[in-house]
Amino acid sequence: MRVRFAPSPTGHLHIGNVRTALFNWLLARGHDGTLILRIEDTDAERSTVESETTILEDLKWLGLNWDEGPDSGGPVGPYRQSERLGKYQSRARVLVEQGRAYYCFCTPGQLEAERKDQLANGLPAKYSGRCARIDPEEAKRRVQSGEPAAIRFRTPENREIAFNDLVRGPISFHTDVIGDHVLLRADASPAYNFAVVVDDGLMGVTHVVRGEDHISNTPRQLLIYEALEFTPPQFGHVAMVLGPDHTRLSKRHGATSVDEFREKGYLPEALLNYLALLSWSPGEGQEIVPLAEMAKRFSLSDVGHSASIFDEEKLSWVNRHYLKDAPHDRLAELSAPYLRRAGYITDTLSPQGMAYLIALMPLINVSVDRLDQVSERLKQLFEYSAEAALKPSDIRAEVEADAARRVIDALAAELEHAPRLVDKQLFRGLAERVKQKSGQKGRALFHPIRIALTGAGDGPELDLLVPAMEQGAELDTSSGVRPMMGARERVRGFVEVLSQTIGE
RNA sequence: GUCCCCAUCGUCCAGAGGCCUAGGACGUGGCCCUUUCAAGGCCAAAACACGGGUUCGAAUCCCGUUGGGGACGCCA
Repeated sequence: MRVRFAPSPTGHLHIGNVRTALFNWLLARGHDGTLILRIEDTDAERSTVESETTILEDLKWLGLNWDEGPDSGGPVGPYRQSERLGKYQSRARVLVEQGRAYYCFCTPGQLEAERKDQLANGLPAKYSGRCARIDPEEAKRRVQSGEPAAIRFRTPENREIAFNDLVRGPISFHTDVIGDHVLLRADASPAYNFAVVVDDGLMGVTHVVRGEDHISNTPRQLLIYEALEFTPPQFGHVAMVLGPDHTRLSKRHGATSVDEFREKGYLPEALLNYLALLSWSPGEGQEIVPLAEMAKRFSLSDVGHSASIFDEEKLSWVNRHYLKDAPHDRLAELSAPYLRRAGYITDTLSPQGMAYLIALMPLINVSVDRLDQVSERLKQLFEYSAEAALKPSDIRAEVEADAARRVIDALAAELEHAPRLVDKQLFRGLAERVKQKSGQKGRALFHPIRIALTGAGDGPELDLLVPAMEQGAELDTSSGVRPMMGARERVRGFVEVLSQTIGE
């Protein structure tokens, strides 16, 4: 089995294309097959090398590896269409000589006008076939005299072209609705339908898995396979991925390209797992299934026929699962850029700084959907000011009440001679003593403590947060972690500000 | 306009003639847990587009209607 993924380097890697890349990957990996990566850059206007580079990087980031491609090479290269022009040109010429194709001298303007006319008159929009009737000898003379000409395929009349689609079953078209399409443009570059056939044929591709939008290209391509005397591959067309408004997923729906999802803090395995779930199910009611396992279960005949809508909420849910299971050192590594952006860490972390970061991960990995939320979740650690904490009137009112004051005074007193509360037990022990001293319990006990320590009414569990701030306070500046206040300093300042203003 | 594809909860999937009083997941609502938020646990509301056939029996098969999507380019 030989399959391929063939992006054109005209922009970022779109999420819909990732899904077809994934299906090809699953198919190849599940059948001991070969995955080919081919760059379809025949449109010189829109193709860029940067775009090719980022597409390759995105695929690597996703973990969708290929066996033959423009970077790694292979037996049937080159793997960039722009480097295969001779192959298309020679074959197109043969087709002209055989009478299966002909030169077309029509101008773009002419064609455009005809098309509009046909559409307006309720006719199928297809090429009129004007140049098909030009005498081949005359056409040859005109071409030799330098007149620009494209080469068009002579679509056979009155035939039924049928194929058995691997995902949707039998599909057929009548050739009457297929126009004579361009094989080679006037500038001698190949048009899509021709280049694909020449390449897939020459590269020995056995299974073509692509988007539903190519379904009507299939009969044209089948005709070319026939003319070129190649054995056609099997085709499988997977349905589209749409936005919530049922239109093609595009920028106005939000993120659509791989790099945007990476930037938002989605894990590659989560993205792929979610994408596989669109129009396919691993079975047994399972949804979170690792890629390797999916490859074992994947089958094109199980892929759904109808378009699916991209739902970022469900993606988030999948991502959370993978975040939960990810090793803390990897999570710390991945979180670092976000924390850096927030100014919480510097460019270089010392080993101690890194160890601290890793120790912070239990605070975020079960409660965050995406990595771009970590700095917000950790904000209370790095940002604290007693003045700011006491600013909101509701907080102020709560904390000025007698019961709350008793809690805070007890807390301050205990903290003064307590060791750093570097672990859960130490904090609990201290909370217990504050409880006895103040006579408060439950929320009445913990809420004032939380406010005094973080300045906020909610946030991560104090059990985890307090040890984290205490450990952080002991770090020296060479660690690369922004200096933060420990519990004692926070409460001391808090009490000071509180008593300063209370008598006024 | 012509051709092609598609049609189960708001969304993603399960269902390949009787197992369906249509199952799971996301989301939504409620309850529980709890030192708050989140996470987690439990419960609930929520769908076979419509109309004809075929059959003892249809979400499942056939036809039509409607709706959605795609293609019709010297883009891919």
